[in-house]
Amino acid sequence: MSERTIPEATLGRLPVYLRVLVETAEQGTSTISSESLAEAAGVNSAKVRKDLSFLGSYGTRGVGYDVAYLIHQVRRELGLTQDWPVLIAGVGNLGHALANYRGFVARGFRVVALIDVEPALVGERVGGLVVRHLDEVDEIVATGDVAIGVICTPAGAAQEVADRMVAAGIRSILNFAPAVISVPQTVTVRKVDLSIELQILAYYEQRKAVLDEVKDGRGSLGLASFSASVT
Amino acid sequence: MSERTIPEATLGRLPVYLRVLVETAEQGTSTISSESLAEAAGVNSAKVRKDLSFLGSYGTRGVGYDVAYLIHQVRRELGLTQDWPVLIAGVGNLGHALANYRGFVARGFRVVALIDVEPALVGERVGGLVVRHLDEVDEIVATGDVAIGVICTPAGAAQEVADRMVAAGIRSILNFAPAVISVPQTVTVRKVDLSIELQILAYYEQRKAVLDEVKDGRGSLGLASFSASVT
DNA sequence: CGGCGCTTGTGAATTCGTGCGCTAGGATGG
DNA sequence: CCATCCTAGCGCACGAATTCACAAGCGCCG
Repeated sequence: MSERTIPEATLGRLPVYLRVLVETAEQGTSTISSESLAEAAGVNSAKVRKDLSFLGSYGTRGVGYDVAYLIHQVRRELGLTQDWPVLIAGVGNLGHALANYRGFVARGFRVVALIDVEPALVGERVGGLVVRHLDEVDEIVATGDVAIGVICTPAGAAQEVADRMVAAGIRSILNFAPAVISVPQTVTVRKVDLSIELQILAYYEQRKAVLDEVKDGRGSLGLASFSASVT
Repeated sequence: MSERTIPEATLGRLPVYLRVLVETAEQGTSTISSESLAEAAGVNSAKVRKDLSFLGSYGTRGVGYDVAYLIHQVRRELGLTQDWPVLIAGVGNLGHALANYRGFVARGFRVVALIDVEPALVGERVGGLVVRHLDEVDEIVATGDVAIGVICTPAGAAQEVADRMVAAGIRSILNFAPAVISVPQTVTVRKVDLSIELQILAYYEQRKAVLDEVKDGRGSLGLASFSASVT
């Protein structure tokens, strides 16, 4: 019963290991070394071993890890041995896509309700569910014992929706809206901003362009200022 | 011309600052302190100052930062002063949503092509664009001078699509497929896995449940083993 | 024109994350 | 039953990121 706290960085990798492990199991392989797991997950093998050591000592020296057992341990640690009912607020482009996303179901997250405020949407059928109004959030959370809410609304509505969710008893929020939301300390929030990653890519892309120019001998002034500032 | 390299951690926050700054500008405020910016971005003010110091010394002591000027500097550094044509591969749930996502356009990313291999989809009109076949990727990249590709395919197809993109000349990839893809060193890849964040939430949620039990005095055995392992 | 208050920018200390390199120890074969 | 091989687990050192605390500097007011 290793109940110590798992580092944030490790937490972000466990789901990746889990996916690799499940794929490995499906291929009929019953044992995997940290080396193979590392390669499939795109990380360093020392990192894999350190990460897995937070779960306990589940490997066998000279052999590796038992795939099925490790899957169980990772699932247990991540809390994926149970099904999590999930509520999605905001049935726009993204909410629509998430409601139909099979990756959630495959990992034990069951979308049990969709809510919105748009009259044209409320009552519509999306991904096997009827869209309900935001005002029903209390009832939905209470009757469905929903702990996790996903916000896919426009930025302007995010805080309001978060407040309503918290009031209804939601304890974890995944926020896709490009806005910082504030909630009581007891509520966990995680944010995914689809455009942030693109902006980071743009940074590196621009940087490559500058480097290419330098390499091609174009813009000698650029070269001078570049090497000067690098120093 | 601060051409030194910006830390990864800072890069992830610059887009957030940028969004806050733009909102601030829209409200007519022309100056902002690191303290206010920090609060709006949900971080520590020292972090804001250190992050911004990587761009140069654009603040005024005793006053703060000029909002408009700072917006320009952040945009310049991130490479957002130009438009980036983007190619989306995989027009399923997610690809569909991204093709219509206004947040991309608002930040200078223009979706110029959608590709898929599904005959039923090729030729269809999605978000103002006609879906084209994967085989046309070379032509699309060449004629549109597209540097950034987004992968929204199922996991199984991700590597193949990535290979085709790279062969066609794509230099940056944003991968939404739940799979690790490998590309030449010259290509930058960033990954967004929608279900990873949910899995992390589940971890914290489960942890809260355990803590609640302990607090309620339920499961004294749990309490014992918990405190033992915490020590 | 000098002092005061405010806020930036940054050295320094600390924490957190990474990765090397080695050792401990189980499995396997003779 | 012993020797050998293989790989997990871990100590340690290094580097990155965070945070504190303060000096430097700007503007404003008297």
